[in-house]
Amino acid sequence: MALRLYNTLSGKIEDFHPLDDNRVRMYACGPTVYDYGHIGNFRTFIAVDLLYRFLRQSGYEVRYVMNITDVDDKIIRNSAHDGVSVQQYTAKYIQAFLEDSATLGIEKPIFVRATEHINAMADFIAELAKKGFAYRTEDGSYYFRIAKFPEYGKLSKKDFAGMNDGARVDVDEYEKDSARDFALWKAPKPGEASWETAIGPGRPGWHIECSVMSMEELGPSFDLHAGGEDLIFPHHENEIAQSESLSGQQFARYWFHARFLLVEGQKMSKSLGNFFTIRDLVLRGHKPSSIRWLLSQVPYRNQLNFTFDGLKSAASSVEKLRNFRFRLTSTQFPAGSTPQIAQLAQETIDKMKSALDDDLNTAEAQAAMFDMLRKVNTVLDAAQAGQNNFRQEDVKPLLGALTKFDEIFGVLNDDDQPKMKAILEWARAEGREKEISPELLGIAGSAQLTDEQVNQKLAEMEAARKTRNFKTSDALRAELTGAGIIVENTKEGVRWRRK
RNA sequence: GGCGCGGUAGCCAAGUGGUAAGGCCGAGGUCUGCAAAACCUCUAUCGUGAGUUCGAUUCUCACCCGCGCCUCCA
Repeated sequence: MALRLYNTLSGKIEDFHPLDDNRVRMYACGPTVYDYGHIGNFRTFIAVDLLYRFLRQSGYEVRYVMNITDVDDKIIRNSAHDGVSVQQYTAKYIQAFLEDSATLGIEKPIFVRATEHINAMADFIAELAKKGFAYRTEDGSYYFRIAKFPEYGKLSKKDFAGMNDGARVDVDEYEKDSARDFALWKAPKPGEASWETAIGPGRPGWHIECSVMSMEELGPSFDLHAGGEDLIFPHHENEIAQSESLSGQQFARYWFHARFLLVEGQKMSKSLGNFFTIRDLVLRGHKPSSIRWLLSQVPYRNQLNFTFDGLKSAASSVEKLRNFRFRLTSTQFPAGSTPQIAQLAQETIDKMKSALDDDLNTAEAQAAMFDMLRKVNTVLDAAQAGQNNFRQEDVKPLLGALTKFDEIFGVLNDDDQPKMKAILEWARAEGREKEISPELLGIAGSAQLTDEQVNQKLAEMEAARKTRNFKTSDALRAELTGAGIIVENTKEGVRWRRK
Protein backbone atom coordinates (compact mmCIF):
# COMPACT_ATOMS: atom_id res chain seq x y z
CA MET A 1 0.00 0.00 0.00
CA ALA A 2 1.12 3.45 -0.75
CA LEU A 3 -0.25 6.89 -0.17
CA ARG A 4 -3.39 7.88 -1.97
CA LEU A 5 -4.51 11.49 -1.87
CA TYR A 6 -7.46 13.41 -3.11
CA ASN A 7 -6.27 15.80 -5.77
CA THR A 8 -8.46 18.83 -6.26
CA LEU A 9 -7.11 19.17 -9.78
CA SER A 10 -8.47 15.82 -10.94
CA GLY A 11 -11.28 15.67 -8.44
CA LYS A 12 -10.24 12.13 -7.61
CA ILE A 13 -8.25 10.16 -5.14
CA GLU A 14 -4.97 9.31 -6.82
CA ASP A 15 -1.85 7.34 -6.05
CA PHE A 16 0.76 9.73 -4.88
CA HIS A 17 4.12 9.61 -6.63
CA PRO A 18 6.57 12.45 -6.38
CA LEU A 19 8.27 13.69 -9.49
CA ASP A 20 11.74 12.98 -8.21
CA ASP A 21 12.11 9.51 -6.72
CA ASN A 22 11.44 9.71 -3.00
CA ARG A 23 11.89 13.45 -2.72
CA VAL A 24 8.71 15.42 -2.19
CA ARG A 25 8.50 19.12 -2.78
CA MET A 26 5.51 20.75 -1.16
CA TYR A 27 4.27 24.24 -0.69
CA ALA A 28 1.56 25.43 1.64
CA CYS A 29 -0.20 28.75 1.70
CA GLY A 30 0.41 30.12 5.15
CA PRO A 31 -1.13 32.95 7.09
CA THR A 32 -1.77 36.53 6.20
CA VAL A 33 -0.36 38.14 9.29
CA TYR A 34 -2.86 40.85 10.07
CA ASP A 35 -4.20 39.28 13.27
CA TYR A 36 -3.83 36.30 15.57
CA GLY A 37 -4.50 32.98 13.88
CA HIS A 38 -7.82 31.31 14.66
CA ILE A 39 -8.75 27.66 14.95
CA GLY A 40 -9.93 27.61 11.35
CA ASN A 41 -6.51 28.67 10.16
CA PHE A 42 -4.93 26.08 12.33
CA ARG A 43 -7.18 23.32 11.16
CA THR A 44 -5.61 23.77 7.78
CA PHE A 45 -2.09 24.10 9.11
CA ILE A 46 -2.49 20.99 11.21
CA ALA A 47 -3.86 19.07 8.25
CA VAL A 48 -0.78 20.04 6.28
CA ASP A 49 1.40 19.22 9.26
CA LEU A 50 -0.13 15.74 9.44
CA LEU A 51 0.54 15.28 5.76
CA TYR A 52 4.12 16.46 6.13
CA ARG A 53 4.73 14.18 9.09
CA PHE A 54 3.19 11.20 7.38
CA LEU A 55 5.16 11.73 4.19
CA ARG A 56 8.35 11.69 6.20
CA GLN A 57 7.26 8.69 8.19
CA SER A 58 6.59 6.95 4.91
CA GLY A 59 10.20 7.43 3.95
CA TYR A 60 10.01 10.53 1.79
CA GLU A 61 12.49 13.31 1.98
CA VAL A 62 10.31 16.38 2.09
CA ARG A 63 11.15 19.94 1.24
CA TYR A 64 8.26 21.82 2.76
CA VAL A 65 7.87 25.53 2.14
CA MET A 66 5.23 27.79 3.63
CA ASN A 67 4.70 31.41 2.79
CA ILE A 68 3.81 34.21 5.10
CA THR A 69 1.80 36.94 3.46
CA ASP A 70 3.12 40.05 5.11
CA VAL A 71 1.65 42.59 2.76
CA ASP A 72 -1.95 42.85 1.63
CA ASP A 73 -4.90 45.23 1.79
CA LYS A 74 -5.81 44.45 5.36
CA ILE A 75 -2.24 44.78 6.57
CA ILE A 76 -1.87 48.08 4.81
CA ARG A 77 -5.15 49.32 6.18
CA ASN A 78 -4.47 48.16 9.75
CA SER A 79 -0.90 49.38 9.89
CA ALA A 80 -1.98 52.76 8.57
CA HIS A 81 -4.68 52.84 11.20
CA ASP A 82 -2.13 52.07 13.92
CA GLY A 83 0.31 54.55 12.45
CA VAL A 84 3.11 52.01 12.11
CA SER A 85 4.97 50.60 9.16
CA VAL A 86 3.90 47.39 7.49
CA GLN A 87 7.01 45.73 8.88
CA GLN A 88 6.33 46.83 12.42
CA TYR A 89 2.73 45.80 12.15
CA THR A 90 3.36 42.33 10.83
CA ALA A 91 6.32 41.52 13.09
CA LYS A 92 4.00 41.05 16.03
CA TYR A 93 1.68 38.68 14.21
CA ILE A 94 4.44 36.72 12.58
CA GLN A 95 5.87 36.14 16.02
CA ALA A 96 2.42 35.16 17.30
CA PHE A 97 1.93 32.76 14.43
CA LEU A 98 5.25 31.05 15.08
CA GLU A 99 4.42 30.77 18.76
CA ASP A 100 0.95 29.40 18.13
CA SER A 101 2.31 26.88 15.66
CA ALA A 102 4.81 25.72 18.24
CA THR A 103 2.09 25.60 20.86
CA LEU A 104 0.16 23.21 18.66
CA GLY A 105 3.20 21.10 17.92
CA ILE A 106 3.24 22.02 14.26
CA GLU A 107 6.54 21.19 12.63
CA LYS A 108 8.47 24.01 11.09
CA PRO A 109 8.45 24.39 7.35
CA ILE A 110 10.85 26.61 5.44
CA PHE A 111 9.23 30.00 5.73
CA VAL A 112 9.26 32.52 2.92
CA ARG A 113 7.94 36.04 3.18
CA ALA A 114 6.28 38.06 0.47
CA THR A 115 8.05 41.31 1.24
CA GLU A 116 11.41 39.64 0.81
CA HIS A 117 10.62 38.68 -2.79
CA ILE A 118 9.17 41.85 -4.20
CA ASN A 119 11.81 42.27 -6.87
CA ALA A 120 11.48 38.69 -7.97
CA MET A 121 7.74 39.27 -8.31
CA ALA A 122 8.33 42.34 -10.44
CA ASP A 123 10.65 40.35 -12.69
CA PHE A 124 8.11 37.58 -12.93
CA ILE A 125 5.44 40.06 -13.96
CA ALA A 126 7.74 41.71 -16.49
CA GLU A 127 8.35 38.31 -18.02
CA LEU A 128 4.62 37.59 -18.17
CA ALA A 129 4.08 40.93 -19.86
CA LYS A 130 6.79 40.17 -22.37
CA LYS A 131 5.05 36.94 -23.24
CA GLY A 132 1.75 38.70 -23.59
CA PHE A 133 0.09 37.21 -20.52
CA ALA A 134 0.12 40.46 -18.61
CA TYR A 135 -0.57 44.05 -19.45
CA ARG A 136 0.02 47.37 -17.86
CA THR A 137 -2.75 49.86 -17.29
CA GLU A 138 -2.46 53.59 -17.40
CA ASP A 139 -1.91 54.02 -13.66
CA GLY A 140 0.97 51.54 -13.61
CA SER A 141 -0.91 48.47 -12.41
CA TYR A 142 -0.48 45.11 -14.08
CA TYR A 143 -3.16 42.54 -14.78
CA PHE A 144 -3.13 38.97 -15.93
CA ARG A 145 -4.90 38.39 -19.22
CA ILE A 146 -7.09 35.39 -18.62
CA ALA A 147 -8.08 35.13 -22.25
CA LYS A 148 -4.52 34.05 -22.98
CA PHE A 149 -4.75 31.06 -20.67
CA PRO A 150 -7.47 28.75 -22.01
CA GLU A 151 -7.11 26.29 -19.16
CA TYR A 152 -8.19 28.91 -16.67
CA GLY A 153 -10.72 27.31 -14.34
CA LYS A 154 -9.32 23.81 -14.43
CA LEU A 155 -8.67 23.64 -10.70
CA SER A 156 -11.92 25.14 -9.48
CA LYS A 157 -13.88 23.47 -12.29
CA LYS A 158 -15.25 26.70 -13.53
CA ASP A 159 -16.13 27.29 -17.10
CA PHE A 160 -15.38 30.83 -18.12
CA ALA A 161 -15.76 30.25 -21.85
CA GLY A 162 -19.37 31.33 -22.03
CA MET A 163 -19.06 34.30 -19.77
CA ASN A 164 -19.70 37.69 -21.08
CA ASP A 165 -16.91 39.83 -19.76
CA GLY A 166 -18.34 43.18 -20.61
CA ALA A 167 -21.47 42.76 -18.59
CA ARG A 168 -19.71 42.62 -15.25
CA VAL A 169 -17.10 45.30 -15.44
CA ASP A 170 -17.24 47.46 -12.37
CA VAL A 171 -16.82 51.16 -12.72
CA ASP A 172 -13.55 51.19 -10.86
CA GLU A 173 -12.19 48.41 -13.00
CA TYR A 174 -12.67 50.15 -16.30
CA GLU A 175 -9.03 49.90 -17.11
CA LYS A 176 -9.01 46.15 -17.26
CA ASP A 177 -9.42 44.42 -20.58
CA SER A 178 -11.73 41.91 -19.00
CA ALA A 179 -13.55 41.85 -15.69
CA ARG A 180 -12.04 38.48 -14.86
CA ASP A 181 -8.49 39.65 -15.26
CA PHE A 182 -6.81 39.81 -11.90
CA ALA A 183 -4.22 42.14 -10.47
CA LEU A 184 -0.59 41.15 -10.57
CA TRP A 185 0.72 44.49 -9.46
CA LYS A 186 -1.04 47.43 -7.91
CA ALA A 187 0.07 50.95 -8.61
CA PRO A 188 0.93 52.96 -5.54
CA LYS A 189 -1.68 55.00 -3.75
CA PRO A 190 -0.91 57.88 -1.47
CA GLY A 191 -0.11 56.73 2.03
CA GLU A 192 0.17 53.08 1.08
CA ALA A 193 3.24 50.91 1.26
CA SER A 194 5.04 50.82 -2.05
CA TRP A 195 8.20 49.33 -3.50
CA GLU A 196 10.42 50.61 -6.30
CA THR A 197 10.98 47.88 -8.83
CA ALA A 198 11.93 47.21 -12.41
CA ILE A 199 8.29 47.52 -13.43
CA GLY A 200 7.83 50.71 -11.49
CA PRO A 201 6.55 51.55 -8.04
CA GLY A 202 3.72 49.73 -6.35
CA ARG A 203 2.95 46.57 -4.49
CA PRO A 204 2.23 43.01 -5.52
CA GLY A 205 -1.19 41.52 -6.03
CA TRP A 206 -2.10 38.67 -3.77
CA HIS A 207 -1.46 35.66 -5.98
CA ILE A 208 1.88 36.49 -7.46
CA GLU A 209 3.84 35.89 -4.28
CA CYS A 210 3.00 32.21 -4.15
CA SER A 211 3.89 31.63 -7.77
CA VAL A 212 7.21 33.37 -7.37
CA MET A 213 8.24 31.93 -4.04
CA SER A 214 7.13 28.38 -4.66
CA MET A 215 8.88 28.22 -8.03
CA GLU A 216 11.96 29.83 -6.57
CA GLU A 217 12.14 27.33 -3.74
CA LEU A 218 10.84 24.23 -5.45
CA GLY A 219 11.25 24.68 -9.18
CA PRO A 220 8.67 25.37 -11.90
CA SER A 221 7.01 21.99 -11.36
CA PHE A 222 6.63 20.45 -7.94
CA ASP A 223 4.59 17.83 -6.16
CA LEU A 224 2.18 19.21 -3.64
CA HIS A 225 0.44 22.47 -3.07
CA ALA A 226 -1.76 22.84 -0.02
CA GLY A 227 -4.10 25.30 1.60
CA GLY A 228 -7.60 25.91 2.85
CA GLU A 229 -10.49 25.13 0.56
CA ASP A 230 -11.33 28.78 0.12
CA LEU A 231 -8.08 29.25 -1.73
CA ILE A 232 -9.08 27.00 -4.61
CA PHE A 233 -10.65 29.98 -6.25
CA PRO A 234 -9.38 32.47 -7.02
CA HIS A 235 -6.00 32.19 -5.34
CA HIS A 236 -4.77 28.81 -6.52
CA GLU A 237 -6.46 29.10 -9.87
CA ASN A 238 -4.58 32.31 -10.44
CA GLU A 239 -1.32 30.84 -9.26
CA ILE A 240 -1.69 28.14 -11.86
CA ALA A 241 -2.44 30.66 -14.56
CA GLN A 242 0.57 32.82 -13.75
CA SER A 243 3.01 30.00 -13.20
CA GLU A 244 2.10 27.81 -16.12
CA SER A 245 1.94 30.75 -18.45
CA LEU A 246 5.46 31.66 -17.51
CA SER A 247 7.06 28.24 -17.39
CA GLY A 248 5.01 26.33 -19.91
CA GLN A 249 5.11 23.44 -17.47
CA GLN A 250 2.66 21.96 -15.05
CA PHE A 251 2.86 23.92 -11.82
CA ALA A 252 1.85 21.84 -8.79
CA ARG A 253 0.86 18.24 -9.49
CA TYR A 254 -1.28 17.46 -6.46
CA TRP A 255 -3.54 20.02 -4.86
CA PHE A 256 -4.43 19.40 -1.25
CA HIS A 257 -7.23 21.41 0.34
CA ALA A 258 -8.50 21.24 3.88
CA ARG A 259 -12.14 21.83 4.50
CA PHE A 260 -13.49 24.63 6.63
CA LEU A 261 -14.61 23.81 10.10
CA LEU A 262 -17.79 24.63 11.95
CA VAL A 263 -17.86 25.95 15.48
CA GLU A 264 -20.71 24.61 17.60
CA GLY A 265 -22.43 23.62 14.39
CA GLN A 266 -22.19 27.03 12.78
CA LYS A 267 -19.88 28.82 10.51
CA MET A 268 -17.23 30.58 12.51
CA SER A 269 -17.64 34.31 12.44
CA LYS A 270 -16.94 37.22 14.68
CA SER A 271 -20.54 38.33 14.63
CA LEU A 272 -21.75 34.97 15.93
CA GLY A 273 -19.28 35.17 18.78
CA ASN A 274 -17.84 31.78 17.92
CA PHE A 275 -14.56 33.06 16.61
CA PHE A 276 -11.60 31.73 18.57
CA THR A 277 -7.88 32.07 18.39
CA ILE A 278 -5.60 29.48 19.92
CA ARG A 279 -4.86 31.91 22.71
CA ASP A 280 -8.56 32.43 23.43
CA LEU A 281 -8.97 28.73 24.03
CA VAL A 282 -5.91 28.39 26.21
CA LEU A 283 -7.06 31.36 28.26
CA ARG A 284 -10.24 29.43 28.86
CA GLY A 285 -8.15 26.63 30.26
CA HIS A 286 -7.98 24.25 27.31
CA LYS A 287 -4.74 22.43 26.70
CA PRO A 288 -2.88 22.80 23.43
CA SER A 289 -2.84 19.02 23.10
CA SER A 290 -6.64 18.98 23.31
CA ILE A 291 -6.85 21.54 20.54
CA ARG A 292 -4.38 19.66 18.37
CA TRP A 293 -6.19 16.39 18.96
CA LEU A 294 -9.60 17.81 18.14
CA LEU A 295 -8.29 19.43 14.98
CA SER A 296 -6.63 16.25 13.78
CA GLN A 297 -9.44 13.90 14.70
CA VAL A 298 -11.61 14.46 11.69
CA PRO A 299 -10.11 13.69 8.29
CA TYR A 300 -9.11 16.92 6.59
CA ARG A 301 -11.67 16.77 3.79
CA ASN A 302 -14.61 16.39 6.12
CA GLN A 303 -16.33 19.16 7.88
CA LEU A 304 -15.15 19.28 11.47
CA ASN A 305 -17.48 20.56 14.11
CA PHE A 306 -15.34 22.26 16.69
CA THR A 307 -17.15 22.31 20.02
CA PHE A 308 -16.23 22.84 23.64
CA ASP A 309 -17.62 19.42 24.45
CA GLY A 310 -15.30 18.11 21.79
CA LEU A 311 -12.41 19.88 23.41
CA LYS A 312 -13.15 18.19 26.72
CA SER A 313 -13.57 14.89 24.97
CA ALA A 314 -10.24 15.41 23.26
CA ALA A 315 -8.57 16.07 26.58
CA SER A 316 -9.86 12.75 27.90
CA SER A 317 -8.67 10.92 24.82
CA VAL A 318 -5.20 12.38 25.07
CA GLU A 319 -5.09 11.56 28.74
CA LYS A 320 -6.05 7.99 27.99
CA LEU A 321 -3.12 7.70 25.61
CA ARG A 322 -0.73 9.26 28.06
CA ASN A 323 -1.99 7.05 30.89
CA PHE A 324 -1.38 4.03 28.77
CA ARG A 325 2.21 4.93 28.10
CA PHE A 326 2.61 5.78 31.74
CA ARG A 327 1.30 2.38 32.69
CA LEU A 328 3.80 0.66 30.41
CA THR A 329 6.79 2.66 31.51
CA SER A 330 6.16 2.98 35.22
CA THR A 331 6.10 -0.70 36.04
CA GLN A 332 8.70 -3.44 36.00
CA PHE A 333 7.20 -6.58 34.49
CA PRO A 334 8.54 -10.13 34.72
CA ALA A 335 11.33 -10.90 32.27
CA GLY A 336 10.51 -12.48 28.95
CA SER A 337 8.19 -11.72 26.09
CA THR A 338 4.78 -12.68 24.71
CA PRO A 339 4.70 -13.14 20.95
CA GLN A 340 1.07 -12.08 20.67
CA ILE A 341 1.87 -8.66 22.06
CA ALA A 342 4.57 -7.93 19.50
CA GLN A 343 2.18 -9.13 16.85
CA LEU A 344 -0.57 -6.86 18.12
CA ALA A 345 1.79 -3.91 18.05
CA GLN A 346 2.76 -4.65 14.47
CA GLU A 347 -0.86 -5.08 13.40
CA THR A 348 -1.63 -1.72 14.93
CA ILE A 349 1.24 -0.07 13.06
CA ASP A 350 0.02 -1.65 9.83
CA LYS A 351 -3.53 -0.48 10.41
CA MET A 352 -2.42 3.06 11.15
CA LYS A 353 -0.37 3.11 8.00
CA SER A 354 -3.11 1.85 5.75
CA ALA A 355 -5.56 4.29 7.32
CA LEU A 356 -3.28 7.23 6.70
CA ASP A 357 -2.35 5.94 3.27
CA ASP A 358 -6.03 6.21 2.50
CA ASP A 359 -6.13 9.98 2.01
CA LEU A 360 -5.05 10.60 5.61
CA ASN A 361 -7.86 8.92 7.42
CA THR A 362 -6.85 10.11 10.84
CA ALA A 363 -10.03 8.90 12.53
CA GLU A 364 -9.33 5.34 11.49
CA ALA A 365 -5.68 5.53 12.50
CA GLN A 366 -6.71 6.71 15.93
CA ALA A 367 -9.29 3.97 16.23
CA ALA A 368 -6.57 1.40 15.53
CA MET A 369 -4.50 2.78 18.37
CA PHE A 370 -7.40 2.75 20.80
CA ASP A 371 -8.12 -0.84 19.87
CA MET A 372 -4.58 -1.70 20.82
CA LEU A 373 -4.90 0.21 24.05
CA ARG A 374 -7.97 -1.65 25.12
CA LYS A 375 -6.55 -5.04 24.30
CA VAL A 376 -3.30 -4.41 26.08
CA ASN A 377 -5.00 -2.87 29.09
CA THR A 378 -7.10 -5.99 29.37
CA VAL A 379 -3.98 -8.11 29.41
CA LEU A 380 -2.35 -5.80 31.93
CA ASP A 381 -5.38 -6.00 34.17
CA ALA A 382 -5.18 -9.78 34.05
CA ALA A 383 -1.46 -9.63 34.75
CA GLN A 384 -2.15 -7.44 37.71
CA ALA A 385 -4.63 -10.00 38.94
CA GLY A 386 -1.87 -12.56 39.00
CA GLN A 387 -1.78 -14.02 35.54
CA ASN A 388 1.68 -14.03 34.19
CA ASN A 389 0.88 -13.05 30.65
CA PHE A 390 2.68 -9.76 30.17
CA ARG A 391 6.47 -9.56 30.14
CA GLN A 392 8.99 -6.80 30.25
CA GLU A 393 10.05 -7.23 26.64
CA ASP A 394 6.46 -6.67 25.49
CA VAL A 395 6.82 -3.05 26.43
CA LYS A 396 9.19 -2.22 23.62
CA PRO A 397 7.01 -3.06 20.60
CA LEU A 398 4.04 -1.35 22.20
CA LEU A 399 6.03 1.79 22.82
CA GLY A 400 7.23 1.49 19.25
CA ALA A 401 3.66 1.62 18.00
CA LEU A 402 2.91 4.55 20.26
CA THR A 403 5.94 6.39 18.95
CA LYS A 404 4.86 5.88 15.36
CA PHE A 405 1.44 7.08 16.29
CA ASP A 406 2.80 10.16 17.95
CA GLU A 407 5.14 10.97 15.09
CA ILE A 408 1.91 11.86 13.33
CA PHE A 409 -0.42 13.09 16.03
CA GLY A 410 2.07 14.68 18.38
CA VAL A 411 0.13 14.72 21.64
CA LEU A 412 1.90 12.25 23.90
CA ASN A 413 4.62 14.53 25.13
CA ASP A 414 3.09 16.33 28.07
CA ASP A 415 4.36 19.85 27.66
CA ASP A 416 0.99 21.53 27.94
CA GLN A 417 1.80 23.19 31.18
CA PRO A 418 4.78 25.32 30.11
CA LYS A 419 2.98 26.29 26.94
CA MET A 420 -0.06 27.37 28.89
CA LYS A 421 2.09 29.23 31.31
CA ALA A 422 3.65 31.19 28.46
CA ILE A 423 0.21 32.21 27.24
CA LEU A 424 -0.81 33.13 30.75
CA GLU A 425 2.15 35.45 30.96
CA TRP A 426 1.43 36.83 27.53
CA ALA A 427 -2.12 37.65 28.59
CA ARG A 428 -0.86 39.48 31.63
CA ALA A 429 1.61 41.44 29.55
CA GLU A 430 -1.14 42.34 27.08
CA GLY A 431 -3.47 43.50 29.78
CA ARG A 432 -5.91 40.69 29.18
CA GLU A 433 -6.01 39.43 32.77
CA LYS A 434 -9.75 39.35 32.88
CA GLU A 435 -9.83 36.67 30.22
CA ILE A 436 -7.69 34.34 32.31
CA SER A 437 -9.90 31.53 33.52
CA PRO A 438 -9.63 29.73 36.84
CA GLU A 439 -8.97 26.56 34.83
CA LEU A 440 -5.90 28.09 33.23
CA LEU A 441 -4.68 29.38 36.55
CA GLY A 442 -5.24 25.95 38.03
CA ILE A 443 -3.05 24.28 35.45
CA ALA A 444 -0.46 26.91 34.73
CA GLY A 445 -0.65 29.51 37.40
CA SER A 446 0.09 27.78 40.67
CA ALA A 447 3.53 27.26 42.06
CA GLN A 448 4.83 23.94 40.92
CA LEU A 449 6.23 21.26 43.15
CA THR A 450 9.55 19.87 42.05
CA ASP A 451 9.95 16.15 41.53
CA GLU A 452 11.90 15.97 44.78
CA GLN A 453 9.13 17.71 46.66
CA VAL A 454 6.56 15.35 45.20
CA ASN A 455 8.63 12.31 46.07
CA GLN A 456 9.06 13.60 49.59
CA LYS A 457 5.30 13.96 50.04
CA LEU A 458 4.79 10.61 48.44
CA ALA A 459 7.13 8.91 50.89
CA GLU A 460 5.22 10.47 53.77
CA MET A 461 1.98 9.36 52.25
CA GLU A 462 3.14 5.81 51.77
CA ALA A 463 4.42 5.64 55.31
CA ALA A 464 1.03 6.80 56.54
CA ARG A 465 -0.78 4.29 54.39
CA LYS A 466 1.39 1.45 55.65
CA THR A 467 0.40 2.21 59.21
CA ARG A 468 -3.17 2.66 57.99
CA ASN A 469 -3.11 6.24 59.07
CA PHE A 470 -5.56 7.15 56.34
CA LYS A 471 -6.38 10.52 57.69
CA THR A 472 -2.81 11.66 57.13
CA SER A 473 -2.51 9.93 53.76
CA ASP A 474 -5.77 11.41 52.52
CA ALA A 475 -4.65 14.85 53.55
CA LEU A 476 -1.41 14.39 51.65
CA ARG A 477 -3.26 13.11 48.62
CA ALA A 478 -5.52 16.12 48.68
CA GLU A 479 -2.54 18.41 48.95
CA LEU A 480 -0.88 16.78 45.96
CA THR A 481 -4.08 16.79 43.95
CA GLY A 482 -4.36 20.49 44.65
CA ALA A 483 -0.90 20.93 43.19
CA GLY A 484 -1.90 19.04 40.06
CA ILE A 485 -0.29 15.76 41.04
CA ILE A 486 -2.24 12.58 40.57
CA VAL A 487 -1.10 9.72 42.74
CA GLU A 488 -1.97 6.18 41.76
CA ASN A 489 -1.65 3.29 44.15
CA THR A 490 -1.43 0.02 42.30
CA LYS A 491 -0.49 -3.52 43.18
CA GLU A 492 2.94 -2.86 41.73
CA GLY A 493 3.41 0.16 43.93
CA VAL A 494 2.79 3.85 43.91
CA ARG A 495 3.27 6.08 40.89
CA TRP A 496 2.41 9.64 40.09
CA ARG A 497 1.99 12.04 37.24
CA ARG A 498 1.15 15.65 36.66
CA LYS A 499 -2.30 16.54 35.46
C1' G B 1 -28.68 30.13 -10.41
C1' G B 2 -23.67 27.26 -11.39
C1' C B 3 -20.16 23.79 -9.16
C1' G B 4 -19.09 20.75 -4.84
C1' C B 5 -19.56 18.30 0.13
C1' G B 6 -22.41 16.24 3.96
C1' G B 7 -26.87 14.35 7.02
C1' U B 8 -24.69 7.48 11.17
C1' A B 9 -26.23 6.45 18.89
C1' G B 10 -26.83 12.07 24.27
C1' C B 11 -22.17 14.57 21.83
C1' C B 12 -17.88 14.09 18.24
C1' A B 13 -17.11 10.75 14.29
C1' A B 14 -15.15 6.30 10.83
C1' G B 15 -16.94 2.69 7.53
C1' U B 16 -19.01 -1.27 4.26
C1' G B 17 -23.68 -4.30 -1.07
C1' G B 18 -24.67 -9.08 3.38
C1' U B 19 -27.80 -6.45 9.21
C1' A B 20 -22.72 -0.69 11.97
C1' A B 21 -15.02 1.39 13.97
C1' G B 22 -13.23 4.55 17.63
C1' G B 23 -13.43 8.57 21.28
C1' C B 24 -16.33 11.37 25.00
C1' C B 25 -20.43 11.47 28.31
C1' G B 26 -24.23 8.52 31.14
C1' A B 27 -25.99 3.90 33.85
C1' G B 28 -24.61 -0.74 36.15
C1' G B 29 -20.57 -3.96 37.52
C1' U B 30 -15.24 -5.73 38.65
C1' C B 31 -10.93 -3.95 41.19
C1' U B 32 -10.15 -0.73 45.43
C1' G B 33 -9.28 1.79 52.82
C1' C B 34 -10.10 6.42 49.87
C1' A B 35 -8.61 8.15 45.20
C1' A B 36 -6.76 7.27 40.40
C1' A B 37 -6.21 4.13 36.36
C1' A B 38 -8.18 0.10 33.79
C1' C B 39 -11.56 -3.63 32.23
C1' C B 40 -16.70 -5.72 31.41
C1' U B 41 -21.98 -4.89 30.24
C1' C B 42 -25.87 -1.54 28.40
C1' U B 43 -27.40 2.74 24.72
C1' A B 44 -28.16 3.43 16.50
C1' U B 45 -34.28 0.06 12.47
C1' C B 46 -27.24 4.74 9.52
C1' G B 47 -32.30 12.43 7.12
C1' U B 48 -37.32 11.09 4.34
C1' G B 49 -39.71 8.50 0.23
C1' A B 50 -39.17 5.39 -3.94
C1' G B 51 -36.18 2.24 -7.15
C1' U B 52 -32.13 -1.45 -8.52
C1' U B 53 -30.72 -6.11 -5.98
C1' C B 54 -31.49 -12.53 -3.22
C1' G B 55 -30.03 -8.57 0.10
C1' A B 56 -28.69 -1.23 0.85
C1' U B 57 -26.81 2.49 5.83
C1' U B 58 -23.51 1.59 1.57
C1' C B 59 -25.77 2.09 -5.68
C1' U B 60 -29.81 5.27 -8.48
C1' C B 61 -33.66 9.06 -8.38
C1' A B 62 -36.68 12.60 -5.83
C1' C B 63 -37.47 15.47 -1.59
C1' C B 64 -36.12 17.86 3.15
C1' C B 65 -32.07 19.91 6.05
C1' G B 66 -26.93 21.71 6.88
C1' C B 67 -22.29 23.52 4.75
C1' G B 68 -18.61 25.46 1.15
C1' C B 69 -16.85 28.14 -3.34
C1' C B 70 -18.67 31.45 -7.38
C1' U B 71 -12.78 37.96 -7.05
C1' C B 72 -8.31 38.61 -2.04
C1' C B 73 -12.06 34.54 4.35
C1' A B 74 -7.75 28.82 6.32
